[in-house]
Amino acid sequence: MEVTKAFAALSDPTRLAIVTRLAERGEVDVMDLVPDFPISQPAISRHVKVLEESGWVTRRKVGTRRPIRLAPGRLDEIIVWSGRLRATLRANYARLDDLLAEKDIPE
Amino acid sequence: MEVTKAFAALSDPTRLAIVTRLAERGEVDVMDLVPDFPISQPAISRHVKVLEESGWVTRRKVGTRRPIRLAPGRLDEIIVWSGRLRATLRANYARLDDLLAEKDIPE
DNA sequence: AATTTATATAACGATTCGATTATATAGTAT
DNA sequence: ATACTATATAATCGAATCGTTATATAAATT
Repeated sequence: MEVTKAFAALSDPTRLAIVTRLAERGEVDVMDLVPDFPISQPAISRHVKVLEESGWVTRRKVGTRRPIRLAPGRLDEIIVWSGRLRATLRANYARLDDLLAEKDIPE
Repeated sequence: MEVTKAFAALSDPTRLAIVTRLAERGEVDVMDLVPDFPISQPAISRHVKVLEESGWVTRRKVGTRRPIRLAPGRLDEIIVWSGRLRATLRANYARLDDLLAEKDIPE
């Protein structure tokens, strides 16, 4: 399954924060992120690489800087996935209620 | 950040599949899952525990069986999070386009 | 050419993860 | 009481993750 990789990339607070910041600011250099996190520059670079490899982020080259921005495909994927799951859940909700009414026993 | 835990729980293909199946079937016993995955019963039990601890799943007690079902809160959380992120992204999209038009240099 | 700046990579260690097998527990049925 | 069924827990192990410091690279500046 492919969406698991999108989720795995967001399972780290630093990476989630980077994604959030990119949505807010559009584009940032990797070094701009460093002072805002309590970890080293190589650690930030590694997180950015994970985000890039998982399809969350694209990188450009501008002189010696490497500005990154969100690639929207992953977000769309999650929105579609979660929307479908909720639709499925709702479609089966009445049936589930029947089951529970019939045999629910509290722990 | 709290949503990272919801994502972490779905970063494993087995757990994602369990969540999907729960949306489809409403409620299943832990042992019903076992034959459908190429891993052992204890491994399934562990995954279910992770899903429970991360708030994706609730468990009942019916005799010796432990039927589980989705707790919808986590899904709602992801839908809200992703919707907000997309809104933020769109709000900043025009500004991002300006930036790129001005200084975009392909790698 | 030498230095500085921005970033990436390498080597390492601690921790976490996901799997296994073996065993425990708690209901149910005999 | 005994045995069977459904599930959980424990011990262990190898792989992956996340951090660090040290070093490499590549473009910009002097």
